[in-house]
This record gives sequence, structure tokens and C-alpha cells, in this order.
Amino acid sequence: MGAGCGQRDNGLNDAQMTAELLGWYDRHARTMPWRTGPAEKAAGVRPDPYRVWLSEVMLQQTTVAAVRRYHERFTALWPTVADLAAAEDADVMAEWAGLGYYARARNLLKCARAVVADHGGVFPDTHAGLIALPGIGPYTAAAIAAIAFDRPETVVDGNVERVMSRLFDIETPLPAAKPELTALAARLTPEARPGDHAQAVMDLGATICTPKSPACGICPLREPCLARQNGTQAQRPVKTPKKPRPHRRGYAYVGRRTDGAWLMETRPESGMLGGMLGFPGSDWSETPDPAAPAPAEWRIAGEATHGFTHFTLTLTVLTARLGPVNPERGHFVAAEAFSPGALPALMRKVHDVASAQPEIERATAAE
DNA sequence: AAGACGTGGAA
DNA sequence: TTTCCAAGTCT
Repeated sequence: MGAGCGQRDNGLNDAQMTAELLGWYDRHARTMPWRTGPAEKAAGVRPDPYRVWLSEVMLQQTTVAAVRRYHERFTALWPTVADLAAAEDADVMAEWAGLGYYARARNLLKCARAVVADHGGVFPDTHAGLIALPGIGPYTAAAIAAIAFDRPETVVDGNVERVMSRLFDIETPLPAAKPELTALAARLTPEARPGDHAQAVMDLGATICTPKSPACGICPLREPCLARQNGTQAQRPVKTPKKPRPHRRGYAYVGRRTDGAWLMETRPESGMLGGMLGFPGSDWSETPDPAAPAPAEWRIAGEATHGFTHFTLTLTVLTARLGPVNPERGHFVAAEAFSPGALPALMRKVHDVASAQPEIERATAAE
């Protein structure tokens, strides 16, 4: 055994495992809009840092399947970081609608504008330079540095944590085990092709070493994997139990003027759905204040229920035809400019409930 | 430093 | 149906 083998000896040295992983990646890498094709790769062409950055931000806590279309749409609308930096906030938020975690979109714009204003429109090529930018944390900085700039950074995301916890059969629960798992991932990070290695571990975690029912039989690391040897792969990684999420209630008001315009509200930058367009409403709590945004004969259209990460929400949806009022909250969006696609998922549900009502639907039909 | 912060797909 | 969770960051 070489000097690189730590106390956790699983029968293969680090370099051998890395080689297995890279070989597997060369055969099975998935095609992604932000990855270079085989021909470019063979020619040594690096992926566009802008596209890599955009993909990494979109992929934070989000599945590849969901991100693909958004990435294609964003790069079509804004091909360079300068194009994105020059975009209107509302346009970017509308395009992000449905993807969730909207602070990412706000930071995306801040980051693009910082790259243009402070870095001449060129992304920093170091971990330190990248992590200083809005919305780029330890994971994303390492990922961009490795993938776009070929830097030997240790990239640790949920996939890497899972793969390491199984490969070395770590019993320490997450998140306490994070430093230990990071150290193990660092051991396996090669000087050559660090970007491919990072993507190889993540692809492995996403397609083979999955959270449930991992496909150990076809895993390139099935031999050295300690969890598989011990039969504990289904119990790795160990996680500290999460608290049950509470239930909150609220009211949402869907009002339309006789000309078809919708009463909408741009939500505050901080807090839930920050910066997104939505229907005005109450606070979300156990005892929400039902004060209406404008005087009208509001009637209950139904309920919309939505699950968030840390609570579930049921909104009572009220609808009304609005006269020539000056609303206390919100502003009118012309019928032609209104698009449910620009709304976060919760507000789309509210829209769907409201649209079953005549005073809302009728205005639609009158357009 | 623990909690806030979305969504839709899989089991 | 319900639960879990996916390439994390910010405060």
C-alpha cells in the first residue's frame, strides 16, 4: 500500500479508485447543455465558465431534469454574462419562475453585474475569487474552478457526501460528518482532470450510488466500497432526523379590473418568494390577517395548498371584479402582459383556483 | 449555528 | 398518499 492510504484501507489505493472513476466517466458521462461534446473535449476545449456557473447555481438543491430547460432558455436569451448583467430584473425573475429558491435568481443578477463591473466581464479563475461573488459558496466556487478552469479543487456536494460515506462506510451522521467526508473526497481528488473527476463522482451519485436502492452491481467502485462489503449501503449516509414541518394558513386575493387587468404584487426582496410576482394577500401564520388589498365584494373561490421546505401552506383564495379603485397594496398588470408562467408555483395554484370563477374567467374571455 | 429558503419527481 | 429529497447559500 502506498503512503496515500489512510487508516481506512479498503483494498485499493486512492489513485486506483480515481482511475476507475475517470474510466467509468469516460464511458458513461451524461450529456448536458453546459458540458462540452466529445469532439471539443478531445480537442482540449474547456467549457464556457458562464455556462458552468449558470448550471451550478441552477443545480443547487435542484434536479438535472428540472434545470436542463431553464439553462437552455437562459443561455438563448442571454448568451453571455454581459447580456445577463444588462437584463431587467423582472425579466430574469420571470424566467426563473418555477425553479424555486428565488434568492438564487436575485444573486445570479448581482453576480453577473459584479463580474461585469469588477472583473471586466470575465469570471475569476480561482476559488478565492469565485467565492467572493454573490450566490457562490464553497461548493459552487470549487465546482467552477475545477470544471471550467481545471483547478484541483475538492468539490463536495450531496452526491460526494453520499459516495464517500458509503465508500468508507462512515457512521457519523450528517451534517457533523461533513469535514470527515470532505477530507476523504480531497484524498481522491487528482491533479489531472479534477473537473472530470468532480463530475464523475457527482454523476455516480446521481445515477448509481443513489440515495435509495443504489445499483451496487454495476458500480465501478463496488470492489473497494466498504459499505457494500459490510452490507450497510442502504444506511449510508446517516442523517440526523429532521423536525416535522408546521402548517400555516393565509389569504390570497385575485382581483381583475373590467379591462381585464390583474391586481398583482411584487413581493419584498427578503422572505418567501422574494422578488417574485404574486397575488396580494395576508401573512402566512396560524392566525393570518384577512385584510383585503382593495375594497370589493370578495368571495371565496376555494383553497390552494402548497408544500414548502419548512412548512405547508393552505391559502384561501378570494376573487372579485374590481371597479376603478386605487388598491392599498399591489399594482395592476395589463391582461396582455400577464402570464401565469412568470409566477412561482404557489401563485400558479392560486391562479388556477381563481380561474374557475366567473368574474375572473369572464374577464379572460372578454380579452 | 441552526433555520430560512421552492419545487416536482420518485418510491 | 405521504415522505423524501436534488450539483447549497445566506444570515
